[in-house]
Amino acid sequence: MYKAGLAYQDARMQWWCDIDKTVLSNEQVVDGKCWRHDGADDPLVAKKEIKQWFFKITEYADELLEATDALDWTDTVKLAQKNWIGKSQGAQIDFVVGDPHDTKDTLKFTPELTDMILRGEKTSTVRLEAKDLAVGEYALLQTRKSKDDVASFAVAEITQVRTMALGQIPIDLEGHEQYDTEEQKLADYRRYYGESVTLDTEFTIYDFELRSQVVAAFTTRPDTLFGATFLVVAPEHPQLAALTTAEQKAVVDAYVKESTKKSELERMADNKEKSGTFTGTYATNPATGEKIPVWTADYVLYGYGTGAIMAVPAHDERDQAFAEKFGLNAVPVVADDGTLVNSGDFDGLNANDAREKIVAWLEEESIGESKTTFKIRDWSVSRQRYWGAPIPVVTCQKDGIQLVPDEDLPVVLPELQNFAPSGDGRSALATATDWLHVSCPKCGGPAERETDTLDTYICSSWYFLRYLDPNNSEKIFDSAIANEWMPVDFYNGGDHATAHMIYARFITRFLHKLGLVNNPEPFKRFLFNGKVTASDGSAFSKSKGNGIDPLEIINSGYGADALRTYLMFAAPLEFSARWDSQGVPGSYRFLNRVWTLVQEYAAATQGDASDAVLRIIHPAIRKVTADLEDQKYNTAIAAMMKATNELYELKAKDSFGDRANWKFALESLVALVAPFAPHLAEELWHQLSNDGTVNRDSWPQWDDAYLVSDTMTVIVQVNGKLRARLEVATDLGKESIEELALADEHVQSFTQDKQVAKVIYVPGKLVNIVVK
RNA sequence: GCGCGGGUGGUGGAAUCGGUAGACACGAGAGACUUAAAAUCUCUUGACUGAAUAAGUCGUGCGGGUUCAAGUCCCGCCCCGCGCACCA
Repeated sequence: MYKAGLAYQDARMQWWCDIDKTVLSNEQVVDGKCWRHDGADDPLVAKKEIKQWFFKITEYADELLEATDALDWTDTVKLAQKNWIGKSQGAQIDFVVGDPHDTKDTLKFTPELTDMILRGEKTSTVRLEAKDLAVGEYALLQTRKSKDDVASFAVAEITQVRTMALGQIPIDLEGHEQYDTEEQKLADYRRYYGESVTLDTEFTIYDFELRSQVVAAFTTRPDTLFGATFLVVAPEHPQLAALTTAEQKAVVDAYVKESTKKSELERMADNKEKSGTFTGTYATNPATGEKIPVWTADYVLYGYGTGAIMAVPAHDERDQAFAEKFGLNAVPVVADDGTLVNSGDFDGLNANDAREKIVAWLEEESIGESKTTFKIRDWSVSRQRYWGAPIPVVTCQKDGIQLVPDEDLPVVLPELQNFAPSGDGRSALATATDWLHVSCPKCGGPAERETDTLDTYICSSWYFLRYLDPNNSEKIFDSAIANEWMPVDFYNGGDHATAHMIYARFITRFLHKLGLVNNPEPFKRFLFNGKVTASDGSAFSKSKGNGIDPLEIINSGYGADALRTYLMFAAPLEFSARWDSQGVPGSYRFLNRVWTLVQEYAAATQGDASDAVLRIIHPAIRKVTADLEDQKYNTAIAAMMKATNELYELKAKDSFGDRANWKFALESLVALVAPFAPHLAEELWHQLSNDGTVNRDSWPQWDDAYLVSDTMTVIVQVNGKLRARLEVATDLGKESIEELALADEHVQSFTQDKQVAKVIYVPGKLVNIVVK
């Protein structure tokens, strides 16, 4: 992952569990508490800024989303995944704060450098490629979070343009990265511009001064641009301080402090009541030229889009609530018929056309562009736990992050007496000093192992591949073996409609790109099964103490077979089932009856030949086989129960007379029961003098010949109401059946004195006589 | 708020295409066996009228509609569960 550029470290605000002393991912926070400590007495989690490892799942967001539709999964899970990925199409629009300037070109910076510029620590930039900029001209400054994620943040005036060989650029150039040696400087520049760079390569240095701020706002409704009457930036937005006037500074600082202190849960809880503060500055709506105030408010989330929005109170509920509360303007720009008004040249266009035209205009004017954003964030994979897969990385004081060389893999966790966190925010691994201190694989100097371990979701993202080749000591798994088995035909999960199921898809896709597996998707079919709840419908929980211990049921004499059979019989697999203490005794009774049949069969003696038993078992085989394929376990078991009841009735009559047919029937019944009651089935399978195991090659075949019978029941309706049943030969024709129906005594009591308007015959099912 | 499921006996739940509503099980009732109980076996069990295991009427959240026929299809409501949730 690291080599592919998909693993990186970053200091971010993270959920922190104070009990386990570890960070948590968003999805491990349940109702404001740690997923492992969600009892009534457990504390709420809070956010902490910690340097963490991340996997760049966002890079796969689009392809994961696009592949979702084709999955043979239930729609609810597919939808949950789509929501989680949360793709939105719209536009990113630059709003100039302060005086507008005609910009000639753009200069791009990494987020760290952007912060330095905003703080005034950096006022120059070094470029290999010459920009079309001269002294006195203006440049648009942009933050480049990734190749595709670029946002404007300021307009600067060029104050000086110089060219210089790399070797001549002073090492302490203002605000620039500090290098100890020329070699370090060269190495860094090569990393950025390529190996062809030497100390003689000419670079251009642009010195600049900030003139205006630019706030980039993301919107899905560029068609409403003319109705944008104010801007809102998130309290965490890095430009906020630079946007705030001296008079407003105290108020804004107080607001920021208050809202960042609020937990996310609290923010959500009072999400109806909007709060916010004016920054004191005004931006220009590029469409109308109007000055619009810039506010900060925590209803705008920093983590989504650009962390800033253009507010259109006339067409957005949240903006409307905010505008009403703080007395801000609203300008309607879309009429009830869906066409634009108050929108200059775009008046009269329908909103969809206007959307495209306005984005085209923005792009032409270089003040905005079409843009797609996702809700999914990069996956935080660091955990400050001892238990977990080690991260095979060492940090060298000189060379920084270095991968543990392949020959030293796997990294084995040290043996410890005490697994409690080290206390300095790191895991217990930090206390294993012998293990911790290693030499740098690159320079041999002092280095430390990574003390974070990986989120357990990492292991569950590929275990299904390793299970196919578990003893391979050379590599992760053998691709030939994996390709033979993968993808998993049927995956049944009880939770994790999003988390595990998205992570596993992501990692499998990554392994697919490396060429290790042919199929990019891990699970062909997936079913999200229901849970067993307490008898009052509430979830089992440790704190409530309302759980049922399966071992207690098993050991009380019912056994695992009866428990399993009950769980599968209680409700369809995807439903949640309320625990019913009478349920296991019920399925135990059924299994006992199967057992009794086999015992009584063994004790019985030869009698008359008859195929009656086959007419019971063959339909059952067909029904159970079909239901199992559809994961309809509850009705499959019902069919077995029904067949068992019928066999009871039959044996009372024929005393297991036809030995061969009864043997087939009982063997079949045992095989059908085996998936649910494997222990019982295995024992009975052997009692019926079979070798091997019932769990292999024993599945019975049904014979269509025993599904049909000589007679059938045809019901007779008069005006849609059931009036009689006819037991007729299966091959009897339409006319004869209709005749019989009309001749039926009871039917005639409803048809006499009336006129028969119509007779409808549904073959093999019913006759409906319509009378007037 | 948005999205997705769902509403059927005392209970969990059955019911390919619109075609016998309530399979199967639990619970309940009755009987057989037993000194007795448990276990087991057999029968009954949607509601109402009825002596009836004769027959009829009603009945799948509510109100309408389509159809020879609606749990199933259409329109309008009500309720419940789950997921997401200030995502611009």
